[in-house]
Amino acid sequence: MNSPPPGKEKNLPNIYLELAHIVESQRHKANIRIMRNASETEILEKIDEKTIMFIYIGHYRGGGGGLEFSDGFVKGLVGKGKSLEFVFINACGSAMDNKSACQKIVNSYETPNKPPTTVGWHKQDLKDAHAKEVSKRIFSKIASRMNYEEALKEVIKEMKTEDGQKTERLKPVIVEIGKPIHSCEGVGCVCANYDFSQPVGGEEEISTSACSSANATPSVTSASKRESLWSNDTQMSEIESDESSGDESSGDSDGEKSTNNNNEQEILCKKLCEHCQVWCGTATKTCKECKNYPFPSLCQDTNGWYEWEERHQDTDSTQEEQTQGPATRKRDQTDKWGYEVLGGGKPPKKSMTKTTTSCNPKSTQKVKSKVVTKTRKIREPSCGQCEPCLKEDCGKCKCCLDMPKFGGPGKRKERCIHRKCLEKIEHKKEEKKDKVEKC
DNA sequence: ATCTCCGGTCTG
DNA sequence: CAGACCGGAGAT
Ligand SMILES: [Zn+2]
Ligand SMILES: [Zn+2]
Repeated sequence: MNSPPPGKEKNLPNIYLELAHIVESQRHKANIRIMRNASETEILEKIDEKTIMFIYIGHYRGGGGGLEFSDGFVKGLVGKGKSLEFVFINACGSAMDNKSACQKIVNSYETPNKPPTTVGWHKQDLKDAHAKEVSKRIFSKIASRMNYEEALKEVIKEMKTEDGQKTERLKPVIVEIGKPIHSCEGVGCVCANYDFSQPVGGEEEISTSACSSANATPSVTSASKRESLWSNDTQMSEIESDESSGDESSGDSDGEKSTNNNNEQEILCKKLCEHCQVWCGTATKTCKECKNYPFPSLCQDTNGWYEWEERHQDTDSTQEEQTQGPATRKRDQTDKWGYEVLGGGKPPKKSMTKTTTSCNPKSTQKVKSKVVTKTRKIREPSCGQCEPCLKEDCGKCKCCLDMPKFGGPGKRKERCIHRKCLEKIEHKKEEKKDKVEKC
């Protein structure tokens, strides 16, 4: 409750940085609404057919005002958010299994409707700093005009792979790949459920190297675990003023952007919350005049809602912009990437279809008729660290003997029974217990 | 492309 | 339910 008054903070808390990236990513596309510590009901009130993106940042279930992602909420989100293209539930365990938020959302789409690109986390004890880093990378790629899928895959690719299993668990989980589009109109809804009352610069803070340290604050930053996880150089936590790829042909005239391409694109937007009026500067840089970051620290009056709208001026004004419309602005009205209900089209990866009529998978004839789509459980890789995981194939057990490398027919396709991961077994047990408990 | 092996489904 | 089977995800 004792947050510094708006206008006082020099240090941008991480959560704001993350939000800043989100906003930046949509500069030419959606308008952004940011909600803070909202309940499911409050969020639903803000979701409508113009909502193309839903981002949740914070806890998932339990503690600290985390969202529950109750069935009702999910149903509402899917029902009201008819135009959703991208959903990112940036919360621990949000994409762990079929009961997790992401899967629930994806599974709530009935067949003719295609779920949005949906991403979350398998890992349950995710470090905030890591989640933010990933988020920032994703959105900065989106800002550089990648579509959602590309951005996600690109970020995942950037994570080192050498460390095998370990890194695997730190990757965001793409639960669904939706349409490869990026509308230029719509509203992105962002809900951050966080303890915003922490001192600025607090949180566990990613160690943002040099920057920001201006007026310090304790900000102890757990610098210890520096070992970067990212294959390409440093963490990017602080915002690069523009994208590495840089493209952004100079011709891209923006409203009133200053010509100096260096450091000078501040003041793109002045309007924000009409009550607190603190928004100024770009989303990622302090305002030249007041030295604030664009996100005000609090707004009691609007229940935490900030809106940034009317940014693209397609509606009127002399149109010059469609000359070389950016690649992202196509919306394919033929809608032809969608998958058929079992006809020619290929169903999207990650989802399997299941006939409701007699199940006879062996039979060649495809059963026409209604199908239910359902996401497959996310593959949980073995931990690679427990004792069995570290063993070699014994060469004697049923599974080993089945393996081609031991001269077997390869029918079982299973791991050596002496190498079954203990951690996974544990998880499985828990899952089972859960299920029993549930009913 | 090939290889490993997860996790869903079927069978007994 | 356990075990066999196997599509196919994910790593390489
Ligand atoms: Zn074995
Ligand atoms: Zn293991």
